Amino acid sequence: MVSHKVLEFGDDGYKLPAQARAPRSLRKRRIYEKKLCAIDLLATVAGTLLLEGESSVNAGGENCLVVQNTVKKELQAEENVLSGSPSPFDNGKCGFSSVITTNPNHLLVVGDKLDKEVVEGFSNLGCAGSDSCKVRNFSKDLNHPGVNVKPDVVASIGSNSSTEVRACGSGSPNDSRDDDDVHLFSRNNDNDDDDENFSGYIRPRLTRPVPRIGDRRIRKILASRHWKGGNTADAKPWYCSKRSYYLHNHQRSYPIKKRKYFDTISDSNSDDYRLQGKTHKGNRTISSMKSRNASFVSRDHHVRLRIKSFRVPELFIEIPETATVGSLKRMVMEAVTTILGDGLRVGLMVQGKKVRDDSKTLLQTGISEENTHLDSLGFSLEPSLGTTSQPLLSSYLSENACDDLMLCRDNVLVDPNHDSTPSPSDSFGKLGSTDDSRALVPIASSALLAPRTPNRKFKRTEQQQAAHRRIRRPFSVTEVEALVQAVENLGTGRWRDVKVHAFVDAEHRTYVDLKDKWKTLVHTARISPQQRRGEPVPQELLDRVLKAHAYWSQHLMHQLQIEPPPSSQVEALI
DNA sequence: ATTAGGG
DNA sequence: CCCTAAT
Repeated sequence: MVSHKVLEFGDDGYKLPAQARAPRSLRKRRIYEKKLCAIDLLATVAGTLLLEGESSVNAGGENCLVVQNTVKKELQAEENVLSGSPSPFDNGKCGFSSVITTNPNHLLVVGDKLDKEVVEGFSNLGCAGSDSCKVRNFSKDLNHPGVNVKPDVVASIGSNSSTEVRACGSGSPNDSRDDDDVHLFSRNNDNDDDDENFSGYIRPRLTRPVPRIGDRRIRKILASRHWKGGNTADAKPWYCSKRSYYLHNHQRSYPIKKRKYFDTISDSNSDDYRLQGKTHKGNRTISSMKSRNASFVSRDHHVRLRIKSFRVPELFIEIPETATVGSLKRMVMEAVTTILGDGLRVGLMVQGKKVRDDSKTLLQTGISEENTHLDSLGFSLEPSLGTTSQPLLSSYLSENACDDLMLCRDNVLVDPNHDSTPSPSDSFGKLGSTDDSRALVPIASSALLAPRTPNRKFKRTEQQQAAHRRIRRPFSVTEVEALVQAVENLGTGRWRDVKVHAFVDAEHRTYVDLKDKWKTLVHTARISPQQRRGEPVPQELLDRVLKAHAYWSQHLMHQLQIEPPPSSQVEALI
């Protein structure tokens, strides 16, 4: 029997949520498990992604995807101080940085740790020595099917519409960032809400060599094939059409089987995330990439975000020991491609929790200028399911969000084909069927300038709590009526049904809300009217609450055996 | 994803 | 409303 190796690609030190962890038995089963440092597959795949459907994009603009996996040391320190929260992704030991843009003229890929391979790449690009490489040297050769790399660049698109790609240097004390900066300057007018295009310039600021590359390492480099000619030494405009902010579900170009991938964030029941050998159970969306270190600063109600990286957190591969390195590489490639094959969507995590409600405003989600602790803000690239493409960044299409936060216009922009205030659902449908929509992950901002309150504990501050909390929406009498009616008929243990039957259109009322409301209703009904607050609920309704509650409490046991009670019973009882 | 219950 | 544990 051929032994297999199960390779696990992930972040050292990252502990999976208990739920998401593989059962001990399974882990034990692995014949051979090796943990590798972060992979920079993403860059490669992203490049592939961008290739696909490229023709449909450049009509009015160009997309860019920023991918970076680098954790700048100083930022790490800051973040640690900031929240004290465990930052499982911040092991700082590995990672890569990359900046990808479909704009063929400009800077593409950046790695922060370079190895021999990369250095050679530099040389091939005309950089005799790493120490003498200039950004524009790379840019100039972007038309070559080679790799373009420059150390540690941070691309940022701030809400102030200035976009920059910054070379961060090697981190050595002698590195002067300013000297290495390459800036993308957006011409976007902050006050121009109707500006359709996100435009900017890329302008290498440095005229002196980039800092030492030293012994940085990067295991892989993104090889992009679609870079055309261009010289970024000179400022050139680039445009990101608003309409291109969506990733269309494109055709798969790799005939590989779909397999289950591990989601270190939310996939709680995956006990089979190998690439081989077993069928997957469930095909839920799996977060394949996790962004790290999204941080932000704000001013004037603008939220400035910087996504420092998208990362493939973990990837499990089982492969025979006799397999070739090449086959392993292909397998990894397949894995990543598969993840991305069905299109991407962006996942958002705030305070370690996924934010699924796209209708929430940033403020409600806790992404506000008030909240300066967004170190736990995370973006992830997730495969969208099936043929239904999910709009990226759909939350930004929420009318409220766009009204309230300039970020929408500055950074994300609204689909120009849309009317002023498109409804989320509206956008959904259209975007899902629009072929020329492409993805763009606009990111980032300048430095971490936000004031920091000492928040050493993982626990959120009240401010954060408040920001994260949904807005309070007292139940109207009408709603109470509907709720009471539904509970009378369905009982008290079927809140999902209650929701479906009586609150289908009340998007903001979750079944948990209904359950909670019933709880308070029962309480309200029991206390004296003087103690009640808020809009008074008709006593008649409260009486019905009490009766229904009593009934269903009494029949709770039977509920398990007997099916939904004849509504007549309840009616009679009432 | 739902349910139940405490905060 | 939020958060969690348990389904």
